[in-house]
Amino acid sequence: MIKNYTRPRGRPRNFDELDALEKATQVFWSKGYDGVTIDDLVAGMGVGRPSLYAVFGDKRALFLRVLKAYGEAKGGRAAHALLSPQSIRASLAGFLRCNVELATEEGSARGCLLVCVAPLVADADVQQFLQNAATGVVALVERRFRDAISAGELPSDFPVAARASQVVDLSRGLTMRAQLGTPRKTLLKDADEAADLVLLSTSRRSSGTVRKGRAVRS
Amino acid sequence: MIKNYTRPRGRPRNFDELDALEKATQVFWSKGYDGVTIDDLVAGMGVGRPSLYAVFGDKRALFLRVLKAYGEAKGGRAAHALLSPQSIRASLAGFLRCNVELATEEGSARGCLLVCVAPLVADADVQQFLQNAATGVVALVERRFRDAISAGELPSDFPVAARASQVVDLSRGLTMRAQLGTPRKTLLKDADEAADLVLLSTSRRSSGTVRKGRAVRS
DNA sequence: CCACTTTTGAACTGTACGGTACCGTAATAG
DNA sequence: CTATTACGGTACCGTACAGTTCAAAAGTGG
Repeated sequence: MIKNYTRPRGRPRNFDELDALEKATQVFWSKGYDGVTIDDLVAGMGVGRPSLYAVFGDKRALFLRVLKAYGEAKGGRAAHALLSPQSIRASLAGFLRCNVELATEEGSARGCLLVCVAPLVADADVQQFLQNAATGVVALVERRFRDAISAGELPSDFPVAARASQVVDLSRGLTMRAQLGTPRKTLLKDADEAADLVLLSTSRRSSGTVRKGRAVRS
Repeated sequence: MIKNYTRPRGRPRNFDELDALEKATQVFWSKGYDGVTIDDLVAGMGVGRPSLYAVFGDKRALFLRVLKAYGEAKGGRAAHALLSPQSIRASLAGFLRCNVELATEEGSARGCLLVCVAPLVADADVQQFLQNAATGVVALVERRFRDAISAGELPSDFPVAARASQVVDLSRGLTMRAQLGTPRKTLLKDADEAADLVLLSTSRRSSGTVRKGRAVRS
């Protein structure tokens, strides 16, 4: 037997649905949402127009599927980088570097679909998805910080919530610079520096303190 | 006397050019670039269609004018907040809070034209403008840091360049969250915390296992 | 009041787009 | 081999859009 599964009747598709979805991602990613026409998608996905409508629905529905798949992929990589068993410094740097790498991939559009493209889509479902994704990422980073506190890597008074959202803000900034063309090498260095920054001690400030013990209080 | 200047011949315009430009800003800001039609602009600006083409050229030219005007306005506010004579902490917080306020203005679209809309415009001139604007802002923050070093507010080994780009990254993150609907109050608090963060001393770390500089063995 | 200049509003034109119907084709079931 | 089912490519339709044309309106100079 060639097949155990009852293969569906009729002529089989000659395109892979997930592959087409990935190609659609590239199209949206490089041209934005409003800038994309159905013909762009047809050309980029290698799927006939009627098939596109039959399988994926209209542009909005397709974009939502793309967004969901992309979000899961990126979220998975981010979670993997963040939660793998290593020091908090390495986890954070890995998380940020992972974002940079995704945003500066060769052969792919620069930036990030979730950061650079989706926020402009005037659609309630898209907005909701983005909000959920954002809170999810922040929660993930917070959790990593708490683990680090439990492990004694961070002081117990480490400002978990504030630093978590700062990490995500910095990540967004890195991604946007990637979109504007900042080279990967620079961004990777900046990712490391960002990881250093958010792990700085809260007990001392540069401001108001001067070397050699001379203090200038503000 | 109604006029000292020789009023130009012909039928006078019944719209103010700068006012129309500002209204155009709102239109682009709220709908994105590709999402905007000429009819949207005609309706939003209160200018007849032929007048729009005659005075501003096509959509691309209009957008470039809008971008330039917006950039100067925002850059001016940012520079004012940053360079007014106060402590480095207050300057930074003012700069970030200024961005937040601009991004959460009532009656205006959320976010920022330069951060949320313009990066998606596939136009070489727009991209160039954005790059110049970005490097300009970073340079401004760097300059403020150097002034603070001269004033003894910061140690002489303060990593000026790194922190400057981090400030801008954090600012972008705040702006993007504004676009997604995070309330102004939250963002203002986060702006203050961001200012605190970038002024933390580089000499000590929170991490108990990690010492100054690089790396824990990984 | 008349010639001249410039802007305005409405109507017009060609094109590009979204979405669908049609028909030939590829594969399976009996 | 025939019937059935589903896909793929083309052509099609109605709409929305960008950009222009044209006459009327609103001013100035004489």
